[in-house]
Amino acid sequence: MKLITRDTDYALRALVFIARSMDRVVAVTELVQELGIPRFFLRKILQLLHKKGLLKSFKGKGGGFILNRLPQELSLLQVMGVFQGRFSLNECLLKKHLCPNIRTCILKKRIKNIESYVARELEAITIASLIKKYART
Amino acid sequence: MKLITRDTDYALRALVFIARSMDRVVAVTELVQELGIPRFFLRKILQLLHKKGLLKSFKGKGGGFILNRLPQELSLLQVMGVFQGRFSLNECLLKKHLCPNIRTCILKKRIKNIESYVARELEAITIASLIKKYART
DNA sequence: ATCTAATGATACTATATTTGTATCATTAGT
DNA sequence: ACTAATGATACAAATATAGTATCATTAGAT
Ligand code: FES
Ligand code: FES
Repeated sequence: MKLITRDTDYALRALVFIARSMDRVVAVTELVQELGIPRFFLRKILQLLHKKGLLKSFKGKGGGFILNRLPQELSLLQVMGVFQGRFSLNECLLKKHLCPNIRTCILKKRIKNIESYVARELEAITIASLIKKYART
Repeated sequence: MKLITRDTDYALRALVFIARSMDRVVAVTELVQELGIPRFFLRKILQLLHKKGLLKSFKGKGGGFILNRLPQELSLLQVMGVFQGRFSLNECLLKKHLCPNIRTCILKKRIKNIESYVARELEAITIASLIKKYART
C-alpha cells in the first residue's frame, strides 16, 4: 500500500521543474513534454495547486505557472495535503468495548506519535531541498 | 487519508478479543455480538487470517478460532501486511529526468528512513501490548 | 446414522476513490 | 480578430474497498 498517490507524485515533479525554471513562466505543454504526464490530468493538478495558492498562474498567450511560495517553504506535506487531505493512521483502533480508558489510552498516544513524526519528516522534504541536491540531466 | 483500512482495523479488534479469551475457542457469532462487525465480512477476514497462519481454526460444532501466534509475536504491522500488503510511501518520486543520481539519491534515502521508522513502530504495537494495558468493560 | 452448528472456498455486488478525458468560457499577447 | 494559454466544470474509466451470499466440508451431540 502506497502512502503517496499519483496526483501528489505528479504535482511534486511539476513543482520541482517549475522551481528550477526560476521566475520563468512555465506552460503545461512544456511540463507535459518534460515529464510525460497525461496533459489533461496535469492541467487539473496545476489548476488545483493554483486554487490552493501554491502556484501563481498567468492566462492568455505566453501564460503558464510560477511558484507562489518560496521553495524552502513548500513541502511534500503541503502537496500531500492538497490532494490527499490530512494524513492519519486511523481515528481509534479499539473502540469503546475494547479500550475503555479513552483519556489515558496509550495506543492512541503511540499512534499520534507516529503520525506527528511522519508529518515532521514530510515537512522537512521541501522543494528547495530537492532542487539543491539534484542537477538536471 | 487513512493508513489503516477497515479490514485491518476489524482484524485487530477480533485478534485482541480472541487473545483475551486465552485458549478458549471463539466463534464468529460471539465476535459479531461483541464487536458489531458485519458477520460475512468478519468471516472473510478471519478466514484470511487463518489462511495466512495467524489464526488456528476448528470446524464443526463448537468450532471457531484461537491465536496461532504468541500475542507478543503478533503485531499491527503483520496484520496490515495481510490486508494491505507491504507499507511504502512511493517507489520513486522524481523519476530519471529530475533525479539522475539514483545511486546516491538522498530523497530516496529519507523516504526509506521514514518507512522503516513506521514499520518498526507498527511492529512494536503487539497484541500482547494491547491486552495488557486495557481491561475489558 | 443423522442433525446441527460451525468454518472453507469462492463468487458476486455495491460503493468509493483514483486516474484520466473532454468541453467551453475567459484572458492576454500579437 | 487570431491564437495560445489557463479557469471551471462535467464526465468516464479503472481500481480498490467494503460488504453479501451460497454451497461444500467438518465434527460434536443425540
Ligand atoms: S484505541 Fe481508541 S481510545 Fe484507545
Ligand atoms: S527520487 Fe527516485 S532516485 Fe531519487
